[in-house]
Order: sequence, then C-alpha cells, then structure tokens
Amino acid sequence: MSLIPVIAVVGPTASGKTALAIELAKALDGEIISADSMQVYKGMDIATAKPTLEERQGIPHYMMDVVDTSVRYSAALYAEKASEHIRDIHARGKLPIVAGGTGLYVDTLLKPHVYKLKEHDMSVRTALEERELTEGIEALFEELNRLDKVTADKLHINNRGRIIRALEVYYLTGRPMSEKDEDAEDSPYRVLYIGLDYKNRSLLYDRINKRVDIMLENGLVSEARQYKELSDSTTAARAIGHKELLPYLKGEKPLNEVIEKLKRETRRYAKRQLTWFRKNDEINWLYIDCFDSFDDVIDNALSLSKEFLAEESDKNGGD
RNA sequence: GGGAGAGUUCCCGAGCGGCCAAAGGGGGCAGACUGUAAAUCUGUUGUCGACGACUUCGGUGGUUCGAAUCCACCCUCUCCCA
Repeated sequence: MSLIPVIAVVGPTASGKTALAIELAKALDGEIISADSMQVYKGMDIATAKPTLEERQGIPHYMMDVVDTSVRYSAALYAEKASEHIRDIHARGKLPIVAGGTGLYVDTLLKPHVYKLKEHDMSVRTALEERELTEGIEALFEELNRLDKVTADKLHINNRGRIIRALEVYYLTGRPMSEKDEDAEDSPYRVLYIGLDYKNRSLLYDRINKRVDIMLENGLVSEARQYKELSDSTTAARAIGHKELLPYLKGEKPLNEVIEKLKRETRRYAKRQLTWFRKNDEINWLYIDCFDSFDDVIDNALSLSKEFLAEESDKNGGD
C-alpha cells in the first residue's frame, strides 16, 4: 500500500502559513486542512485569523468552523475528522495540505499512532478531578508514581492536568501511559514538513504586534463583546484575542493596557509554538527574513514540494 | 521659599551594617507536552577562563574589619505648606 503524500505547513502565529498554504494549493492542485485548535470553532473569525473567502481564492478549507463554541473539542476528535478529509482529498486526486500552528493537532493527525485510546468515558476523569479536590494532588501524584513511575518521573507535581490524565489512561486501559503500543500502526502518510520562521525573532514579534493592530481595526473589540459571556470552562474561551480584552469590556482596565497584554500573550504563544515545532527534525525551515520577498519563500517551498512529489511518483512508478 | 519623602539589577518592587549578585512579581530566554494544547507546566535571567574572581543598589567623599543599608554634600523626582 502506498503512502498518501501530505504537505504540512507549520510555524508560529503570524508567520504566513495561511498565505503559503494557499499558494501551494493553487500551484499543486491541493486542498487545505487547518490544524488549528481554535479555528475549528464557528465564529471568532477575527481573533483566530481565519482567511476570508476572498483570501481562500476558491481553495477548499477543512476543519474550520466545524463545531459551536460551546463544545469542548479535542485533539483526538480533530485527528479523526481531519484524517477522513486527507483520505478523501487524496482519493479525489488532489493534494492534501495541512496548515496550522497547533503542534499537538499536527502531530496527532500526522503521527496517528500517538493516540490509540478510543474510549470516551469521561466518568473516570470526573472522578479523578473530584478526588483531587478531596485528597489533594499529592495523593494522586503518589498514586501515579506507584502505577506508572515512568510517566510520573516526567511530570512535575504542579502539572495537575497531566497527572490526572495519566491516571485516567491507566484506569481506562489498565496499562500505563508510558507503555509502548506494540500494535501501533505506521503512519499512512508521507509528509513534507515546511516550517516558517524568522531568523531574527524581533521581526516576528513586529509582525505579531502589527497583526493585532489590524485585528483591532477589523473590529476585534466588538467581536470580543459578542463572546463576553462564553463560559470559562469552554476551550473556545481560551482563545487569545478575546479573553485579554475582557478587563476592558468590563470597564476594569484601559484599552491600551489590555492591547499590550494581548500582544504580549500572542508573542508568548508564538514562542511556545516554536518550542514545539523545533523538536521535530523533519521540518524544512524557511526563514522568511533570509529571503528577498515572500514570493521567494513561496518559490522555495514550491520547489521543495515538487521535489517531494516527484520522489513519490518515482516510487510508485518503480514498483 | 519652608516641610516630608523617594532614587535598587531589563521593568515593578523588597531589603535598611556582615548570612546580598541582592526576596517576590513582571518581562526576556530556554525547555516539557500522549483527548484542556491560543491551554497547562518547568528551568533560567550582572560579567567572566566561573565550586573562584570581578563590577553593581542616583553621584562624590567619609565612618567601619565590613555598607544597598550609617554620615556629609551634590544631582534628580514626588508630595505637603507658601
């Protein structure tokens, strides 16, 4: 069985992933699958920087606007749905292009063996969360240490979410999370990773600051006002862009202060994204400030892609 | 003009004779990441040939074995009375 070729455009926020993905799709007869934990939600268009229909230039985009903001989406649900799209796009003879900045989603999708767990029983989690309240996280941490020392050693006691998840996995499967899946399947994809970044970090930060200003011009404040009542417990409420404006909307802080905070949080997010992607040594990094123009970046990405696709057809032709 | 107070490391802000390269927070940098991931968590943050040395706490000069901490003068700032 031959592998499905996939191009993945990754990188920090505001690095131009969307634009590059669209250009690649146009040139290579591709369709785009967003890999973004916030673009899956309907609405919040400005904050999540969804490309407009004009910007999409007729290229189909998937995994955007798939659920309501009240839903708690997850990486696993994402991967399940997105992989269907990949298969479908490929079956129609088109090139699937994954583009997005949520590292976990990218990996979950393109390295499917990461998630084997199919159970969806939330009662175990709920029980563990209750136990944390009564017994304290220390007790749960010790318990994890007994049941799955390998995972416990890797976790810090302050990381309560992960301690609970590790226990949840153990109780759901009867096996420690750290145990390797023997029957893990190989990835059905052959992936070309293209990473966008700047050699000079402050240039990226400048772009981020400017993009926030543009979002504000486009009405970010009134968009945030619409989602003011969104419950804190939802994932969508954690999107950068609205929650930072909240103190202003409540009249607690001046607008300029809250905007600075928003820019800073976006910069920090970009840094975390880079930390995630940097550990993936399959990524072909294109440093935007090392090119004369973004068109040159596109050209470079295009030739990488063509090379990649040629290899694929050689292989198919060969056997 | 008179009175009260303040100037600390990138920022805010503790310290008020030795245990101070200086708490804490912010920011920066680095890292982790297996169904919250735009989240969560960790480490680090004066300089250097670095288990030691060197330069820092507005400036200059003193007191002292020893000062960011005490004294004198100077500079800057805030506040109160005029």
